[in-house]
Amino acid sequence: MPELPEVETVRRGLVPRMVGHRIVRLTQRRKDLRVPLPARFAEKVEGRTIEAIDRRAKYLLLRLDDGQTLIVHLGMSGRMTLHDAPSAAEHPFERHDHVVFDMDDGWQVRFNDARRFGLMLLVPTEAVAEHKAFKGLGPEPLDALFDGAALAARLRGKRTPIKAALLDQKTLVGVGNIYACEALFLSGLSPRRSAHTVQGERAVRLVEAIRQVLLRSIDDGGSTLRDHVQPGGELGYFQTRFNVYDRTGAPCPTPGCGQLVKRLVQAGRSTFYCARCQR
DNA sequence: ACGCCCACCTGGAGGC
DNA sequence: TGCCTCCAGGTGGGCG
Repeated sequence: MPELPEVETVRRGLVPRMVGHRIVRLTQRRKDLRVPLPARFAEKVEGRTIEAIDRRAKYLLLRLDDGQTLIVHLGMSGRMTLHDAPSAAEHPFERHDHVVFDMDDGWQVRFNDARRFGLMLLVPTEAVAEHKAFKGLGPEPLDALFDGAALAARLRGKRTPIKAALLDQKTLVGVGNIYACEALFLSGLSPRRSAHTVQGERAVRLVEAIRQVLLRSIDDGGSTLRDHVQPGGELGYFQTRFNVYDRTGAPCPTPGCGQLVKRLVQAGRSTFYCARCQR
C-alpha cells in the first residue's frame, strides 16, 4: 500500500489518539509478520506512554517513554484503524487484525495487514539509525536540504533506468511505484532514461516534481487503490489525480498530446508513462 | 559493489 | 458458480 504520503497520512491520524497516551494492553492475534513480532512484545510495551510519532522513509516511529522506539512498517497492505471506546469492545476483530493496542482512554488502535509484508520492531531509540533497515537509507525528499544537486550526486554513475533508481530507497526514501511514475511524468523524463543522465536542470525538475506530487498527495490523504485508509476510516483521494499511474490506454493528460499512456515492466514493476511527453 | 530476479502472502479482477 | 491466471502502494536475500 503505502508510500510516503500514505504513511504520513497514517502518522497524522494516529497522533491524536496515541501521543500522550499509555498502552494499557497489547494483543497479538498473529505474530508471523514479515519478521516475527518482538519476543515478549506485550510485556515490553504495556504500561508505556507514547511520547511522539515520527516518520522516517516509509517507517512509523512510535517513541515510548522508556527510551525504546516501536518501529512499524505497513508493507503493501497494512493499515492502522481507530475504534472508539464503546465500539471497540463490541466491534468484532476483522480477518487480518494482527496487533491490537488498547489505550488508556479506551480507544483501540488495530494493525491490519492482509499480506503480512509489514513488520514491527522494538529498538532502543538511539540505535534506530544504526539498525540494518535504516542504515543506507537515502535522504528524505521533503527535507529542505534535499535539492537537485543532492539527487544528481546520488544518481552519478548509476546505470539503471531512472525509474528503478527512484524506487531504490538508497537513492532517496519514500517514493514507490505510484509516485515514481507520476514524478517522472511531471518532470517530462522517460522512465527508461539512464539514471546518470539526470543531472543539472533535469535533476532540479525531478526533485520539484517529486516534492509536488508527494505534498499534493498528503493533502489528499494519500492514494486509496485497494488497502489504504486513513486511521479514522476516510479514504485517500490522490488516485483521482493520477496522470499516468494505472492509466494504460488512457489519453495523455497533456493538452494536445493525443498519445495513449503506455505500460512497461521495469525491475519487475509496472511503469506507466507517455512516450511523447517523457524523454 | 551493483543490478536483476524472486520470494514473501492474500485477495480481487477478469477470462473461460 | 468455479477454477485459473495475473496483478497489487515494499523489501531484502541470493545470484552472476
